[in-house]
Amino acid sequence: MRWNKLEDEACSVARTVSVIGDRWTLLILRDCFLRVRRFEEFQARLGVTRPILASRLRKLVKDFVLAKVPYQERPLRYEYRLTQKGLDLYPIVMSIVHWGDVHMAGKKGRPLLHQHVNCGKAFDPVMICSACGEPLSPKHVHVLRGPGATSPRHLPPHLQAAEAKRQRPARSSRSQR
Amino acid sequence: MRWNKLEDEACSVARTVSVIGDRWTLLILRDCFLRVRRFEEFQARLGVTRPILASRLRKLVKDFVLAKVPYQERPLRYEYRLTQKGLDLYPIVMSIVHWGDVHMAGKKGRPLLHQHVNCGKAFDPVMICSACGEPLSPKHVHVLRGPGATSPRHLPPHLQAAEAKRQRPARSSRSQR
DNA sequence: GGTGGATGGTTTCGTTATTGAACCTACGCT
DNA sequence: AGCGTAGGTTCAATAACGAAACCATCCACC
Repeated sequence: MRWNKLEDEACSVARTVSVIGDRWTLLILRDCFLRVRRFEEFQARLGVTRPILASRLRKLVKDFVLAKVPYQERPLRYEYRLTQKGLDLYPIVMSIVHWGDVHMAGKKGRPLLHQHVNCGKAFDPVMICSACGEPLSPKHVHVLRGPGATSPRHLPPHLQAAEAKRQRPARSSRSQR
Repeated sequence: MRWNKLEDEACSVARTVSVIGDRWTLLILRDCFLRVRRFEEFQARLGVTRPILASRLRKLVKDFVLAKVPYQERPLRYEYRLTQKGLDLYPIVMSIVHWGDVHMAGKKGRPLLHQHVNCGKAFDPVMICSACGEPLSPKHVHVLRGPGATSPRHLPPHLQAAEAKRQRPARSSRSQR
């Protein structure tokens, strides 16, 4: 399956991955949140080749994650800034950082620490339920069919039997494709 | 830069990306959290080619994200199950799903809904500060040098000047490597 | 005792994507 | 005129991927 097919899948992971599911893109975004904005700076920090960097930045701009805004004229120069859509990627980047801190840190400890300006303390990110505020664990989450579900192929296995029934309440219909 | 160099970087994002920073790996993990466990099932659901699937599963096992456990003998067959290290990826997967739900959902809405078993309600994941419990926003987080920091190249730009001073408090020392 | 099915892969070969190095453009400075 | 800076593009060589076929075990049946 090709990259461009991914974004058409009825799956939020697949659609997100079609935008950021590339190692260089993730590293570019890390640097964006560290306030890196210019082509040369990305290139020096990441060690990525220039053609790849150019193509990834182009794609992120096309997907409205970054915006090219001029920071000088004559010669006209642009910098890359996170849009709101891009800023909303913060939980993804933070949870990636945190997993790396916990599971991949060397014996010297984590490379960076995060301090919450509001409370002044060093912290870890914690993911909670928006309804009750409890921390989330995979065992305590049920997955249900949403309004945007289409092909049963993307439903979780435990929902596929139910879906099969939905498709043929009267079995004469040709709607099962 | 090659894949295998990535995990040596003093950056938690780079190290995490060296494990999961591949589009197929992320989709495999999505399915793992939906309780998919067998080769054929991954292959049918993902539409990935068999060699790629085999190589990604092998790598996830090597990195202790998945474990191969036998579910029958004669013929001996294994299934792939998330380890604790793998289960800890849940916040990453959930934040990816949520970003897709918010920014990439079609006009029909999100494909899947999540229900929190503890409280019974449909919910969104929210990332908060472990110290004060407030939701996190990139603007309210300061990044500080951690004990595992090494090359200044990976420090955020605003820390590099400070780092340069650290390296030569008395400029006769040879400690600037 | 040969045939077929299920599961979990590997081989092979042609097409893309990535890498590394060099090159290009527009401007400003001296 | 010549050099430096910023932000790219072009090109040839190499690596990764995709599609299809093939292989290995075991079982069940005829």
